[in-house]
Amino acid sequence: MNAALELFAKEGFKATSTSKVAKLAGVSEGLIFRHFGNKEGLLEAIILQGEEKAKLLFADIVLETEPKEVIRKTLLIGTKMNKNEADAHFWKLQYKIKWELEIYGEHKVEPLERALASAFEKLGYDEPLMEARMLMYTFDGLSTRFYLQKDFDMEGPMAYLWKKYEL
Amino acid sequence: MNAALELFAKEGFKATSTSKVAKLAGVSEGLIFRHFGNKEGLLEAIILQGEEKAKLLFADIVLETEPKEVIRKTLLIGTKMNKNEADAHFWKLQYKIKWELEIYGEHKVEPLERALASAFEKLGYDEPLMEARMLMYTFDGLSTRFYLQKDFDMEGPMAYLWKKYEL
DNA sequence: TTAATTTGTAAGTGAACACTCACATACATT
DNA sequence: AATGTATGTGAGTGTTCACTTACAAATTAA
Repeated sequence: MNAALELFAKEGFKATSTSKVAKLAGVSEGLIFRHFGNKEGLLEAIILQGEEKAKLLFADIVLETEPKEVIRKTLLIGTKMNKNEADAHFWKLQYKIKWELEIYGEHKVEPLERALASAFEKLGYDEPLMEARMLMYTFDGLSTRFYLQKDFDMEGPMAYLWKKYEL
Repeated sequence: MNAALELFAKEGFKATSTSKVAKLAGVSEGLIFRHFGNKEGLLEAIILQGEEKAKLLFADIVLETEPKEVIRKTLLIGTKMNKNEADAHFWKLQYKIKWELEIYGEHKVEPLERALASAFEKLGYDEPLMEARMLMYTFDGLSTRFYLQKDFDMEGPMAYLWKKYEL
């Protein structure tokens, strides 16, 4: 699964052959099919395993009541997502896979959206839900650049947002 | 090229076989290789043809001097990008291809970035370049949702931005 | 009219693909 | 020790892939 994650994130799902995955993992190709049934089963297992990571990522944000702390923690997700190489691979794969499978997992980010909206409401924003969504769109755009643009500076925009929301 | 554009945008570059492209186009598969050399040549031809469209899209924004009009026109790019089906296919492909080829064509959007930065400067923003970039990140995030999320409402966020920048 | 060039096709090519299967080894249970 | 089961392998399978080639028709140039 680690080998597949790495290759899927680097080369893409369709472009990665099962033989390459097996080779990198140091096992026989047949083992993949014994464990996961088929190539898509392997992908699903990776995504499933990762959804737990996503929940963990949002968990303490959703429970937070202090509005500015909600926004602070949301902005810090970016650093959390790339603490180690495996995590970075996983989250890059998440962004990449969206386009390959043509789905946007809205339900996954809904709890975060609600937490942010509530935070903005407490802070007296006119349209808290829309402000929450805009922040998330911006975050998505930023992440795209981060994963695709070499040497992209994440700290500049982050500091700007920090100032904008007076954190 | 139209057939390839449609299939690449729908299924992805790697996932689309040359035989499928030929079939949809109503020509023999060999013709693709006579004209474009190989499959990547076909992709390059499409992208090249499309870069002209991109230039055209930014052309009158870059020339605009009235700051608010620059922002207005930038926000209206979204509508321009999806006026007809062929254009929508093309721009969706642009977003999709970024992830498949792992490149972000920074140079393509640089003129727009400068135009926006200059506009925000005239409007007295503290950090005009950063504000320009943030708008572009947001635009990217919005576009991703638009192309991947069914029935995504683009008008709500657009109206919100319109109000935010007092257009 | 003829010769050259461009534009097109049908039937291949070997390589790579996802996946199967017969068989081997490791381990747990009785 | 015997048996059942989970775990693993290597050599296949048919199919699909990007791409080639020999040849034909259409277009252009002389």
